[in-house]
Amino acid sequence: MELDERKLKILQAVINSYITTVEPVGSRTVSKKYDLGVSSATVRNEMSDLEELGYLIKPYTSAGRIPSDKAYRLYVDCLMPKTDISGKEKTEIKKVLRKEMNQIDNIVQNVAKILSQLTSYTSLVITPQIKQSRLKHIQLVPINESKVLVVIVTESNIVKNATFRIDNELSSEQLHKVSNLLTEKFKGYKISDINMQLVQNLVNEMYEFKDAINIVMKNVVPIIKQSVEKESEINLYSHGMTNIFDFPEYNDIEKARNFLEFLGDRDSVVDMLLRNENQDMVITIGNENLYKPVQDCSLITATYKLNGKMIGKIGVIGPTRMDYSKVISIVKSISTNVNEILNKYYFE
Amino acid sequence: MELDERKLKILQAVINSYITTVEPVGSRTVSKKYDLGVSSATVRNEMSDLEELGYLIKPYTSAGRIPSDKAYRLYVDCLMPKTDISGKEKTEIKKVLRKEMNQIDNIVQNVAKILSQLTSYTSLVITPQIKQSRLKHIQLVPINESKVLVVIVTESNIVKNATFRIDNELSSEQLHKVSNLLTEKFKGYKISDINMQLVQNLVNEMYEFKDAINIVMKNVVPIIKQSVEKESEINLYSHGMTNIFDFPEYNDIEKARNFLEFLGDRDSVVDMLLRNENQDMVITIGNENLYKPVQDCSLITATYKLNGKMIGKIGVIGPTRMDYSKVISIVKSISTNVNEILNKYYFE
DNA sequence: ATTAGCACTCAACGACATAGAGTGCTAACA
DNA sequence: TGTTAGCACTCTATGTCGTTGAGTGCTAAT
Repeated sequence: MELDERKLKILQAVINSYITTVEPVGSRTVSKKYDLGVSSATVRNEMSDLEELGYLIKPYTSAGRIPSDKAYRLYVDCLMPKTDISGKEKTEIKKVLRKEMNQIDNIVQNVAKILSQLTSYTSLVITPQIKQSRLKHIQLVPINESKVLVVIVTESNIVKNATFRIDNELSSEQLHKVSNLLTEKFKGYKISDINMQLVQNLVNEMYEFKDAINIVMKNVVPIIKQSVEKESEINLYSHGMTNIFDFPEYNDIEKARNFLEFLGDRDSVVDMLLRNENQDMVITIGNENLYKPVQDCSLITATYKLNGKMIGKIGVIGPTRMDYSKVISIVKSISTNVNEILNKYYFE
Repeated sequence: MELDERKLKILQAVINSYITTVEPVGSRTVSKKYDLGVSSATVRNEMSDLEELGYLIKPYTSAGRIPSDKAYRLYVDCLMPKTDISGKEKTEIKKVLRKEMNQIDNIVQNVAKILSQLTSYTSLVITPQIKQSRLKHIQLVPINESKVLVVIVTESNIVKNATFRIDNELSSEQLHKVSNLLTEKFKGYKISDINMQLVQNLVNEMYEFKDAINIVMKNVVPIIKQSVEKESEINLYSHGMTNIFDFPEYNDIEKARNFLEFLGDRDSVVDMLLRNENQDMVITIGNENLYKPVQDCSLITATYKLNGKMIGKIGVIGPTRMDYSKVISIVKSISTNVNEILNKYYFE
């Protein structure tokens, strides 16, 4: 048994209907509302076939049918109309992305917000992973007699800071010189490549500031690695979590709870977003997702890049019967805009 | 009609019972389980009086009674047993607060986590408001030919950074000197006090670096004010949002939704936490709260301080029938610990 | 003043009937 | 041979009704 033209049309009709009404679709509805020129009985036979083929599911014997994950996959890959977002939405996106862009976290927060507003689903955005970045600048700033602030700037201009304690006070001048030295020596190194052997080699090359260097080295290097290596340095922003309450599927309090609890588990969500790290756009439907609590959801993610390198992800998660066409076009548009803004902002 | 000894005892019994069972309490339960030496009929009469006085509420005619907000207020102010948290919890708190404390946001995140874990309610924590702080150090760091990073350190050692563009490249040395000058001039000023008049006066005092100063002044000052003045600079961390699903009161999906939607509204939550800004510990019961969606909740907040000045708030929000005694002791203990850690960490 | 007794109230629960949407099958039809 | 009308059947959702039981409020006795 094959998927002929008519079966596809019927499947499409069922999906369209279900996406909008969220009610199981019966044969009568299909034959009436979507003019296929055949009676409900014929549609009934075809739908029976489609069920056998795994594209449709009966919630119970005498209900209509709903699309399976397999159906959505086919829909997304082949059937779905490719829509473009409206001009109004486009300007809205541009407007939001143009303000208050002093820090990457600001951009990301705004992106999360507009993403959930435009899609009406839940948005998820993660900020750059610094781990893979190369160092560009290290600056030490005195805070008081015994505390020093380290500011780390990476090649993609991500800024991190952390503090450490020292025993002997160092002057602002000394710190400045040490900063220059550190910058000079570490510039271009991947943070993940820095280790104590490398540090030792570098220390040996520096005679001039022996004292200061030793003090600093003992402290700065572990700080840099620590502040940068742990996964928790990836910030996760989410918006519109409570949007799920709008969807009849989540009238079941247990389902809503599972969904929200999953989203509260930062590490899992970050991990989920970083699967297929390097693909520009990933659509994960239902049980294609590895995380059980969201196997009745679909996830649409896109990367954003700086200088051609993936530095973060934006995503939308919602029920499997989401409006794929709309969501995909929005995610695409926003990620494109973010890319533009970031690259313009950081390299101009 | 007055609140005599016996009425108080009965009220206390009702509250105790309701806090643990979350079921309306009948006269029989009170007379049996809490030995008052009177029959259920007597208790019944007293409870009727308590209802008239506004301390008890009947959900419907033939149910038991539940405490009103007024009752909880009395309970918290007078009746409640003052418990202390267990040694196990104390060490747990100390343990959590001792790790990864490089940045204030780390502390705050961990505090939110342990707060919700120990109370089993939802925790809310806000990080320092920088607006009121005085400047201690300003450092400019070159990022590339046309971009400069400003790092601002306040007297309470809060660090902020932002970037701005310049037209003419400035060397690392120039920036260093300008940094020193800016630090020297602005040190001790409240950020909210900085205005263009003040800036002009300061510029006039500096001859040496006219060019650099002008470039920088035009940019740095607005950046400082902007990056610091907007409310959104207050970070809000929350943990255990989905804990409310554990409480029978929130089996109603609409109630759960309202609660969660309110918590998703950052600005409102921050505003709520900052009411009674200067009181060390605030207990807001039910409709004492100005925000409608949480008028069936109670909020317990405490400040944390640096150098004697309030810099942030920690709080727990849960149903009005929460275990006040326990929650208050936990909030107290954690805020005390945070204060210790912060002051030790930043001033030692 | 307290209490036993009793009629009354009302939510919660389960049993049962009904409606309605949809299916699958059969037989007739083009 | 594919299509369709017709019909019996299935199953959820909805509504009704009676029962149960916890709890109240009142009255009369202690």
